[in-house]
Formats: sequence, C-alpha cells, structure tokens
Amino acid sequence: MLAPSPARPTFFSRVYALVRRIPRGRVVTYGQVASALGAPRAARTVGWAMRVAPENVPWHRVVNARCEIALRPTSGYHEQRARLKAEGVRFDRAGKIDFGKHGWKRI
DNA sequence: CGAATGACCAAGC
DNA sequence: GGCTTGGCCATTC
Repeated sequence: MLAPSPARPTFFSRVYALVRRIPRGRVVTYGQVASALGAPRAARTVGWAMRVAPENVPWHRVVNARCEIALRPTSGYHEQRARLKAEGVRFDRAGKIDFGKHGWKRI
C-alpha cells in the first residue's frame, strides 16, 4: 500500500521527510535543512514548507540560524515555544536556544 | 510564462 | 546588540 504520494516529489515533500527524522528535543535550522537537501540557499522555501506543514511533521523543531523561533510573538510563536519546552529544550533570556546542546548535528 | 510571496541568511551601518 | 538591504529559491496565482 503505497500511500498516496504526490504525483511527483516536490521540494516540500523532501523537507517534510527530513524534518520527521529530527529527534525529540533537538532542533535544526532552516539553512541546515535546505543544505541537507542540496539547496543551501533555499532556506526561505523551507520556511514556507513549515508554514503549510501537515500535522505529522514536527515543524516546531526548526528554528532560524540564530537559534531563535522564526515567528514573531504570535500565537504560532507561543505554540512552538511551548512544544519545545515540553521536549526539554531551554531558552535563554533572549529567547535563544543553545545549539551546542539541543542542535541536531547528525542531519 | 511573468509576477508575487515568504516561519531565511549574510553583510553592512 | 539592533535595524536595513539585497540576494535566493520553490511554489502559487
């Protein structure tokens, strides 16, 4: 049973496949994801993919290059922060994450 | 096909 | 440390 896969694999599909592999309590950057997919300059596209990500994708484990939640303090921002906290991710005073501690380097 | 969109990034002031 | 500018790129209209 081949699951209903997209007619042809889009960049988004690959992004989701990769993001699903992010371990719990770990985070990666948009640039990392793009780079891992062979498009080191498509970070913006990855961000867009996250915005329309299905529920089975841990989109909250993707942050910007500064290890901060990309969204501005909106509802989505609070949700992402809450999810990460629930996984044991800590934020410093500026709302940044210690990449050396929570970063997923084995991407 | 051309123009617009955006949860980015690096560089410069 | 914070704000602005230009470049990038896949998807959408």
